Amino acid sequence: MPELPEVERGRLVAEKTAVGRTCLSVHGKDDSIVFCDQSRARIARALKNKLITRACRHGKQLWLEFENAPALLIHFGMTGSLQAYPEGQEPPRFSRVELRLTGGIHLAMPDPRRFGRIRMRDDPRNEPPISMLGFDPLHQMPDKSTFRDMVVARRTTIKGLLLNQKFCAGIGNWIADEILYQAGIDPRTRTDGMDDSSIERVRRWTRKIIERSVEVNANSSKFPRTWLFHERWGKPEGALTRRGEAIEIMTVAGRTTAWVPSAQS
DNA sequence: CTCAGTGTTCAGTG
DNA sequence: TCACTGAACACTGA
Repeated sequence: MPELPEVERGRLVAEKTAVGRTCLSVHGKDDSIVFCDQSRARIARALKNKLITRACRHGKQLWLEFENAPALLIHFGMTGSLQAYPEGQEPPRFSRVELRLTGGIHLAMPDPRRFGRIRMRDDPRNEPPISMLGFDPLHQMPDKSTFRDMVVARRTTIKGLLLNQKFCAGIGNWIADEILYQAGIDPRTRTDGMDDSSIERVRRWTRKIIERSVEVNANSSKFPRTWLFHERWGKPEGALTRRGEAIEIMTVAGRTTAWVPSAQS
């Protein structure tokens, strides 16, 4: 379930299970939607018998580097993930690609909905789609005044800005809602004209929520009890937060938005 | 059977 | 150019 923390979990899976091993073969159904740029066969040919040297991430983009170019670039879409399992075991349900590695390890990307994408890039950081992305909030959070300048230069809603991957790479729908709930800011607030203290609260909570969810390996049952996350899914309109505040649902920036009017202005 | 959905992109519009 | 809206994508599971 892929926002930055879930993708970072995928990166760690790859780092622990795949780095240092050689890719023996690449399997999966030919699928021009998932393999949107190069065919599965072409990827298989390019990666066969190459050593995996690094697992990297920027925002929601994940890639494996090999002893030489190209790299394998993976995006999880809405329902993708990465799983390792021993040789002899069936690939996970909805698996779209499987890498067979030395040492009897297989690495698969299950993705029921097929919004995920698998491509190759010679220099991933400096080519689209990654070159189009904004800063990664886990590693590149701007300082207070830079961040303020970036925010007020835009003319949109704060939620729309947080979701804009060209601004900040890795925030998705629930994280944007969580940031704005914790920061006490109405998701519809215009970015130009926001006061410095509100902007700084957004910056700090962005960092906090990203760090905290990465720390627990994106395991939502370990998120702090005070997070709106736990209340937003069952989401009968009128549900209450742990603090007894009424939660409302509206659409902002085209996305379902859970918020607490009494605590966000 | 219907419908929403942790994401992205594109066409059309202002 | 910037930004917004809505639709499309493909499919599961409630």
